[in-house]
Amino acid sequence: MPELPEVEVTRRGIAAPLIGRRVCAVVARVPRLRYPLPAGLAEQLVGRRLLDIRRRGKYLLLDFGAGHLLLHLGMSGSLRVLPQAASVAPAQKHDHFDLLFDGYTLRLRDPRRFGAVLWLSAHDVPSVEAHPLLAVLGIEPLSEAFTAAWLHAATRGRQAAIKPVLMDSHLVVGIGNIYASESLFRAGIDPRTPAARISQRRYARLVPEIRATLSEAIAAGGSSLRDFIHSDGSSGYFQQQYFVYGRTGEPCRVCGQPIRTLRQAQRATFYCGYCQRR
DNA sequence: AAGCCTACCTGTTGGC
DNA sequence: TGCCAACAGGTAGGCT
Repeated sequence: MPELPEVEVTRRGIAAPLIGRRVCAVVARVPRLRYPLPAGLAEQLVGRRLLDIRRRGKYLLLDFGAGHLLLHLGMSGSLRVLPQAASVAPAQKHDHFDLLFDGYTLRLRDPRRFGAVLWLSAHDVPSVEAHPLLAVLGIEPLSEAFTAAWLHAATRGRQAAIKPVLMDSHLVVGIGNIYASESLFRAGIDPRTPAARISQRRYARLVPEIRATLSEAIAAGGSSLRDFIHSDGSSGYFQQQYFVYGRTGEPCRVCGQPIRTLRQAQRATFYCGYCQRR
């Protein structure tokens, strides 16, 4: 589920109905996710108006003026907006956290509980970006600053394979296991190639493919934005047609050779041995 | 300092 | 059908 496109689609989906509304209650049903849930959150939030929702990497930042509520979806998290009436119904098993607004409820579900809910008080943290979790984040891949020249320079000295390097959020944010494999396929680069050995010319092919892969996924999710307001379980995630991800043994959509799998940094990598070269 | 490993959790899948 | 191991889209933190 949540790589950068899913988080961005989530941001847009919940922003439309919620921005400008005031919080009327906070419900936490578990003591912690990745981190302990903030204490005294209701005192901070009730009566405050949601001013804006921004995204940094895979983090969502809900701006309440007095501070930001930071949300991360981990590996299995999802957010939905329920009509207020539906929120009165009992929460499902993994619905851990609700933010009740006038008229709507924002509900966080996260079976594996790798997600995060943190309160970044404007008093303690004058600049959100200065928060330790955000300060270490790398470049935004959809920003203009993310260029072949930048990536080439940033990967000098990185002997590790390009695929796990692309997934390093301290370098570039938002590229998870799916879109790392997909982008490298589209750029024709073998995922095992040491990052430092890739020429700027080849990065000039990779960077636009990363952008296109992420942008197309956001566009695909955009068509399901309405699903974020729903009382049933259907969240706004979407089925995509992948070139290589999850297609071990199936024919490459370009050359017909079987897609191969390998493990890099304990994660599955999918690639075509013919279309992708070192 | 890069790069590897582990840990945090629960649900699903595939083999026997 | 049941049992068990392996695996799942993230990432901080600890170690070498």
